Amino acid sequence: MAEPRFRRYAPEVRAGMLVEAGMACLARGGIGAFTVDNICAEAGASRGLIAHHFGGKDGLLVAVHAAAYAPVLEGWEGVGLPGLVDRLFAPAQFTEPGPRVWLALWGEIAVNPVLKAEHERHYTAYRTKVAAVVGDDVLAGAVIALADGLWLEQCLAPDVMSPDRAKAACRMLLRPILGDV
Amino acid sequence: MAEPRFRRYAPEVRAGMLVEAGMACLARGGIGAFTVDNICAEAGASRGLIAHHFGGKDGLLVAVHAAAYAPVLEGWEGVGLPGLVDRLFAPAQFTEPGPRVWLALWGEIAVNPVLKAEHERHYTAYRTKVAAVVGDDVLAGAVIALADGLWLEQCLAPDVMSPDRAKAACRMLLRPILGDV
DNA sequence: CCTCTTGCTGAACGGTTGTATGGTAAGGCT
DNA sequence: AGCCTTACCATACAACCGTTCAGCAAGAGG
Repeated sequence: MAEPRFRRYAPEVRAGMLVEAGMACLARGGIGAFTVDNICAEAGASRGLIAHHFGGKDGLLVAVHAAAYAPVLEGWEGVGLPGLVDRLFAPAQFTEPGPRVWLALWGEIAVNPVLKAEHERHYTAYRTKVAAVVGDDVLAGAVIALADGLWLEQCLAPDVMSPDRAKAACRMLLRPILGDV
Repeated sequence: MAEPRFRRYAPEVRAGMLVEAGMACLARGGIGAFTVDNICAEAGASRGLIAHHFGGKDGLLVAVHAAAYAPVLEGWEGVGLPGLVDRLFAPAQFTEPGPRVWLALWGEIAVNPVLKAEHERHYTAYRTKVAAVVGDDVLAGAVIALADGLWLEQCLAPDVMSPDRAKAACRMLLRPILGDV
């Protein structure tokens, strides 16, 4: 047989493939589509692999959460007040499937203790980065809340809220306090 | 037997009991806990009742969504700019289990077509009410986004964001545009 | 070409899911 | 008190869930 039945990958490569497949399922069908069957079919692997690499489905979910947070935390070097809004709504996190994945994750974070602890850790780091730009911690919380809420509206009613309108709305509220951002 | 094995209720009464039980399950364990078994146990009824009254689990979910929206849409008579923030963060919608239920619902709305259509209908009505107060539709979208984002933070990191801090953050951003609200 | 490590498969398992359905009894009405 | 409507129960069912595990085979090293 010239064609091998399956390929072997380095563990971290295969783990990455499973994480990506998990995000795709999450974006397509929410947490209800985040099943071992779906994910392994999406990744083109057999059902045992998730347990093998992540110990179980919950382990993969934590890894997916971390992967979803990565683009949110990256690329803050050199960002000042001008450029803040562009950074908040950077394509990497504001275009699909990013927001869809977050929508599904939020519903689980509130309910899954492990995920919740992991989230608070990342969120604090995120908030620190934003606070460094706007100069105030409470204001940073408000800015993040505004951005998240605009993500939300875009997901739930895309006809009403586009990325451009979201940026405009964000600037409308922030300009009186922060100037041109 | 003096004690009857079960009680009979008027259909709309029993439907209300099931909706309430569904919201409790949603708040406690997210969409993963929204199962026929859980809900009927919570309501003290047998497993067949949901199909009997709502045609199926999806029917109940739509009813729960409508019930969750009710307190958001009520009580806007006579609300002007002063009082807007108090109305946005009224206890009926900002204290548990309200936000927890919404967190779970948001993840499904994006994915369930029936729920999505229903949501857009209610959301438009909500936005209209807010726009009537703030006088501008785009601004209304931004205000709702801000309020939703603050709900979110309070659910995900309650230690960091309390109802009072949420109100303060909201006023901080709105005062320069709307005055004292 | 052989060997050895190990990434991976795939079937089997017990438990849970939502729905369908035939039978039961609650409680209003006469 | 008896009847009759119908709200309700409780089981059965097939589909699907996540985990386990014994063994296969891919492919690097020799």
